[in-house]
Amino acid sequence: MPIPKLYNTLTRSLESVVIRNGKVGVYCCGPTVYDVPHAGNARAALVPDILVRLLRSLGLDVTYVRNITDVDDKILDRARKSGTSPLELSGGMAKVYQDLMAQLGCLQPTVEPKVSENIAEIVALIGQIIERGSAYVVERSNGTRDVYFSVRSFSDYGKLSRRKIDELRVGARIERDEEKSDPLDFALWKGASADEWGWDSPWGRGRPGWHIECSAMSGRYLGHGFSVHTGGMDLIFPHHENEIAQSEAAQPGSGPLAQCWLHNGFLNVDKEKMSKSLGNFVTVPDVLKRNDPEGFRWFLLTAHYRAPIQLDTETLADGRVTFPSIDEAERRVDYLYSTVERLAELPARSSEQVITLPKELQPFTRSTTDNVQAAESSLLDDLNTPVALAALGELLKSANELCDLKLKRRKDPAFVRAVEIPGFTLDTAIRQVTGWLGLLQSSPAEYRERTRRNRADRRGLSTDTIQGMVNERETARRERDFARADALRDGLLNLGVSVKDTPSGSVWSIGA
RNA sequence: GGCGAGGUAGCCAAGUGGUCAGGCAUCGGUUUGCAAAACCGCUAUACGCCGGUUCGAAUCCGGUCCUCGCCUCCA
Repeated sequence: MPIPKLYNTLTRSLESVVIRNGKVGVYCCGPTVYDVPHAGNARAALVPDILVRLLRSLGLDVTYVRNITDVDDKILDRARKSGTSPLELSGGMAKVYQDLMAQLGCLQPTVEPKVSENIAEIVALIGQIIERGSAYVVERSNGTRDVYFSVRSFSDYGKLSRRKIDELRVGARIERDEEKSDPLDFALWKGASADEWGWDSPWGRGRPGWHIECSAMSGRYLGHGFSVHTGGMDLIFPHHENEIAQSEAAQPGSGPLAQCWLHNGFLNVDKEKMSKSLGNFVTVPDVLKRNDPEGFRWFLLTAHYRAPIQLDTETLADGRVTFPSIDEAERRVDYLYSTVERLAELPARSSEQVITLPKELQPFTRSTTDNVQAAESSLLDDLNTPVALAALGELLKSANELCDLKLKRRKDPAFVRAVEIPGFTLDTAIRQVTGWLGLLQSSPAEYRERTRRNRADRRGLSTDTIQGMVNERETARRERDFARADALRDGLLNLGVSVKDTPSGSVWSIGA
């Protein structure tokens, strides 16, 4: 069985995924749910999704954990401002996140743990770290107690981000906190007074610190030393560095927290990192207002996961913002669905038939196999989705070529029947590759309905009106009144609607 | 200052020590009532800059310029 190779941030090299008894654990650092997810959150969810699909297609038993951080100071602040309770806010945002990721075709994780439901595990882990001498309790002036992790007690600190403890003190802005014994130490537990949001613990009421939840939840659901831990590049330091310190300090001698650390690059908007202050912040709902979710997915797959991906925006005359590169990706998804639909029109395969393929059809089998292999080996090689998409493109081209060939030779019944053989092979191949990529998750009819409706809405058109004009044009064509038919078509084209005349009638579509 | 990513044809984007990435756009063709879609073909002497290694480098080495990110919450 081929084993996927991934770039491990910890060793800065390509390594085979570590499998234990046919099992693989994948932990994805999910979002802190204080707001709707942004475009970058989508990318971070998509990367492990591709990995999990690939691993499962190899027959491996994958436990996929994607956490929801629903306890955090940002959530508390937002809740205060909007007059709701923190868990009400984060619960709602978590649902939004889950719904949007599902729309983007991301697999449902095996487990989607929340911090608020893992407080006992977090408290137990903190206790273990204290016992090992790597954390200490500090009493604050208001009577509450914090627990801090002692960075200097963990000799491997900095191994993931390649930072040296002593260099961290220079230049960096480390908040002075008189209660910590070392400015580098970070909170495992933050004390809270009786009227504040919190849970009881051996150190009094409080809330978990930022990093401890991932250590507790990955430990609970995957155990120590699981296969792959994923997240955005910006989590390398301090989040993942601290996770490693906590988990490994809690269980000295039990090896690394995770075998492989996989980090995805940023999604930049107009060449810069998204940030609210720059005003280039793009949320997933912003994208889906304008593009089909599968188009967005295709777009995210056009760049290698570790490379930054550029999301360019264009502001229309009416002030609306569009994403030209996602539009382009969406046109490729149109092509995917229209090709699959065409392929379905080929003669149905009858299994008992044994036909010697005509010479013209022979190359199809070979190139189909080659392209499936190209797609698979590129994904096995550090999830190279752009190359896999190129291979998929070749398959789609072959499928159209085959359909064109059948059309050209339609008077030759033996040939038409023979077409079913490569047609079936191609259909299977396309489904296999799109399965790895999480594309083609609807039927062509569903996709057409969905995009027609959404694109019509976006342009302020009604599908009934369009259908009416198309019908009118068909009547004109039947009467061979081409001047009128063309005028109607031009009118539709001005609305952004293109009409395709086929033997079975006119089909219309709205451009992405 | 420390750590890191990247600079590839008009644009997006892979890859690699020695005939092809791929997509978009453009142009020509097949097809069509004309189109659209689809397919075929053409196109750019592509690899930031300067040196070096080599029979041969965009690919390896040295230097250099530029862009971006992390080091503080961030996917």
